[in-house]
Amino acid sequence: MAGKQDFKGDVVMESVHTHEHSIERELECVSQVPIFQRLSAEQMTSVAQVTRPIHAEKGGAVFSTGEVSQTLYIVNQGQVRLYHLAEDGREQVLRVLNPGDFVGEIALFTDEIHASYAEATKTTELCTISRASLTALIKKLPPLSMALLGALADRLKSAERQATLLAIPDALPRLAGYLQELTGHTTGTVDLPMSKQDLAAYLGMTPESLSRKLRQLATSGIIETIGRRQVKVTDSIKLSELAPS
Amino acid sequence: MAGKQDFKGDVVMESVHTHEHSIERELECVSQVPIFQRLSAEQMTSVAQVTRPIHAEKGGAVFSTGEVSQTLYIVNQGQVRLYHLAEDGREQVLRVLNPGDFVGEIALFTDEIHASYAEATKTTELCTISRASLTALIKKLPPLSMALLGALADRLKSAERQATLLAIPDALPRLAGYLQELTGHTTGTVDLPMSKQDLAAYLGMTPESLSRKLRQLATSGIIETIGRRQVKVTDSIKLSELAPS
DNA sequence: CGGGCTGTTGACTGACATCAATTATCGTGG
DNA sequence: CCACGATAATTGATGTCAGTCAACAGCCCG
Repeated sequence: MAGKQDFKGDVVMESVHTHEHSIERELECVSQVPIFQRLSAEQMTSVAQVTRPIHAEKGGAVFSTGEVSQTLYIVNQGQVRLYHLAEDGREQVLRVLNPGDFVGEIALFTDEIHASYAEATKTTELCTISRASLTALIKKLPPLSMALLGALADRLKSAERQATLLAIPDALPRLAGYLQELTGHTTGTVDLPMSKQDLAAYLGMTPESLSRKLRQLATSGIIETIGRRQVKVTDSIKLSELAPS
Repeated sequence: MAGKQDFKGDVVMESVHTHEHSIERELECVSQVPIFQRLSAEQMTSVAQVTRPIHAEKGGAVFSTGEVSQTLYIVNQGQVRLYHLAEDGREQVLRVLNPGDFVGEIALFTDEIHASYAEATKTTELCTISRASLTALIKKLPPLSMALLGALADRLKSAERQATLLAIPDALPRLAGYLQELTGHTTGTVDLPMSKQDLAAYLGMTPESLSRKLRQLATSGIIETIGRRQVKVTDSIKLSELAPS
């Protein structure tokens, strides 16, 4: 966890600077992001004008706990890991941001301090939009607010799903439920979105338990673990029997 | 869990009916709801015109699993309990809706089937808005989309907080964290939003464990339990020492 | 090729679930 | 308004699953 990314310096120049050539990079960023996908070319341009791209190297911090943020961060390329630091030093992974995912939406509506760290797990490109700019955009572009609402609703759904999973006291159905969701209830190979120790924390168990439970599923002929970051579900029926509801 | 509320029959008449007198009840409903609070009188009226009030008696169902919904439900008075039914018959409480809270936002953006039951825990008044009406409203009223986004962001925040709590393996800090949040980090008496057995499920433990942990907190002089549904926090400092981060 | 980090495996322990029985509380009807 | 019954909540005894500590193996990196 290196020192936090020093991109603040540039922010001073703000969005007064609207020459065409300087917009190029921003436009690329905007056009990649699902939230903006439905917008017309000119609408995208107006989004791009208030967008600011930032870059984070692997292991670099995008932001840290305690920072007040009025900024929406959207991942363009790479991956960002959001986590808490418990007082015992353990890291609780909240979420992993892949391209198209975003964070900071809460800060956009209620002044609040980041309660988590955001760290790039690989070289990452992000777009940022300030609160003021976003509220202005929403007023101008109704389709944008629909897209944002849809994205938030999706996030909410998955957060509630995670909470439901975590409420299960036994580790095996908890893991089964997670895998089920990950594979979309069918057989096939999927990449794990994070390392196994992070996944263990995410699922509310220790790395040791996760390892044992994965082994248990493997010896039952339900899954196969391929390499370090892939799992192949071979028997989705048995998996769903282990999973809740 | 009685038979589901039969309000579908009336829905046929839709929002073509716009006589002033029929709007009265709808307006009362709309004006109570925080999401609409910031709107002007005339904006509220246009909301009220697409709103449909429904009523549920204590124990009555607002909706059930499997129903396809394109409707947003907003609680005006009373209380609604959202829960899953696990295959072992136990009820997992997802959330409790108090006046101003709403549910159904996911269905508004992605066609989807209710995965939960909604049951009134007391005599309850709700407003409903159909998907079509809401999308139309959002286009017309930017402040509404801001309010909705804000409300969704709040919900998201609390869902993520619940997930973080549930990831804690030990029952005591989990309970402490919950109580802390419930009381707003100060001392004082609070009503539990649900029965203790529901609360136990919500916190991912058994009723027995919850009872024991509450007793432990009580004998440590941190809380007092009053009656069946109230807890008084007497030492918020000790409580926060037990709670995480 | 070597070092460190990630992941695995094993033995042990403790906390929570489970099962069973008792007590408290609330709502209801007499 | 009180007594009763039903349900909720508590308490106790016991078993078990998962956490802890420790050592080892495997992969990726330099």
